[in-house]
Amino acid sequence: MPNSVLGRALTVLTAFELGDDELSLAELVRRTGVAKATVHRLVTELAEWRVVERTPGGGVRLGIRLFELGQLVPRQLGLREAAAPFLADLFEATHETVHLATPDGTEVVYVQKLEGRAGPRVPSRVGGRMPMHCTGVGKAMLAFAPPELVDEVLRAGLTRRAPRTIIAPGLLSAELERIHERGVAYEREESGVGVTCVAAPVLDADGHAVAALSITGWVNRFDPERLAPAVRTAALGLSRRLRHL
Amino acid sequence: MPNSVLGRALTVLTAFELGDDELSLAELVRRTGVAKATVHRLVTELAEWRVVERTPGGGVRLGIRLFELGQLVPRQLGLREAAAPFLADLFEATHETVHLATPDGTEVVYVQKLEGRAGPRVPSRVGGRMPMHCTGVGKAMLAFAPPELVDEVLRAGLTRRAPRTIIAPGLLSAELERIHERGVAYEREESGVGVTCVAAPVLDADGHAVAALSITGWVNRFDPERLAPAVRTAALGLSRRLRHL
DNA sequence: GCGTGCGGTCCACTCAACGGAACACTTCTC
DNA sequence: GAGAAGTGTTCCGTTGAGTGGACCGCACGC
Repeated sequence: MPNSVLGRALTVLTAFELGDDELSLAELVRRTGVAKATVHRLVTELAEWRVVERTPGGGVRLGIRLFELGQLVPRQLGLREAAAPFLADLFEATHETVHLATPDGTEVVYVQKLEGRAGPRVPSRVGGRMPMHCTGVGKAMLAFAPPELVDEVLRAGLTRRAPRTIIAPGLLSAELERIHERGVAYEREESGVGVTCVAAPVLDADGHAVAALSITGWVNRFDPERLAPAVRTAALGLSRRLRHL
Repeated sequence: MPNSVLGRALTVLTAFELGDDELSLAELVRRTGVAKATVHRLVTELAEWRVVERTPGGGVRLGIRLFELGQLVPRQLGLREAAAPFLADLFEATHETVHLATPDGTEVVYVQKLEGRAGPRVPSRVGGRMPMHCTGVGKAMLAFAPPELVDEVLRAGLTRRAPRTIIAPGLLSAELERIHERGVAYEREESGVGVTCVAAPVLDADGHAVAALSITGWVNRFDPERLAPAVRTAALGLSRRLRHL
């Protein structure tokens, strides 16, 4: 569709989705709508840069170079380095699943995840996205974001992810107000059945959320209120650390 | 230098190095040798894809989209998912720094790292590279790699990284033979002073190394031989898991 | 055998990309 | 405060990199 080389190349790269180990050249042509000869040429050049790799069977997969480049992205690198000890402490203390996420548009992007053995299998994934309104980290950041972002989220539509997802704009606004007061966000089966979570925002010097961290567990074996102080303390510590670094 | 759009774009992207939070347009021009108008145009289009981001001050930094794409790379995703419980167990049992790495050419690329609080600060980094011959994971994989790769490593030259780095080809060959017999590689102050490590290879069905994991600690407070069985067991478990998945 | 899909290659046309030049702006320096 | 030197941004005439329809050889399967 795009008529620039770069656009076509990025269309090819973004054609890969979670679970696509490798794609055939023909499949890439089908997904992107780019001419076969063009895809072939692009893939050949991308392979020289190791941005993609060719498999013995003639398939194409994303290359290790892309992973290396992605790890240099400052938005996640600085955050992850600063957050590591705080996340480790939270995990050590609870052995429940711990998340670190950063906002991007009306969604959150997970930057780090420490998975508890006994906890529920949540659909989050490092490098994965979720809407803000149905996750603990998302609501925590939204409550400390400029009002324009809240409008944008409402305009984008509150899609239902689970039976108890908040889809009424009024309810979300009230919830955000409560979160802003307490400094802690709870999520009770809003993104998945049986899963609950407590999250706290990481704020920059202007008081805007640049990240959030959370602890997730089974709704019947896990009391989010009990862990709220721990999460909030870690988030405050991380906020301070980011400001002084 | 390259006369293709894609080449120029990738030259710009790979101009970013560790520690470069953001680069000015002029700095990118200087580093890449690409014409200013061209860099400007490329950056503008890359920013539309969120592969790079423009900072308020006019600078350019790598974008969150690049991180997301990198997390989809199958060479690290499948490995990391399968290895997670094994790494967690090793860390839980020892609280020393644990590494997971995969081979790429004559180097290793770190895929996962759990950092022990009390351990030495090692220069490794998720998404970072190290030569094979001076690291525990590297030697472990090299000992179970096709002989052509060993030749290639020797041809690339055994660069000294620390006073005790193995730089004699004969010594390295003997060491690799010993590692192949035992199934475990030791590294004693070969990559950094005061740092020691024990590593074991993760093998595919053909017996070739597809990854390696290691535990690292201070040379005077840490007995690698004592932890060798643990690392080897975890590596064998991971090998089996990868084969049956 | 023939049909179908695959990866790979060719090549004449054409328009996307190039980059020198000029611009507006800030920040120094003399 | 004129000038120099740096920055990011825009313009536009030229041109060769990129395009994609067509074709090849191959491996399947009915």
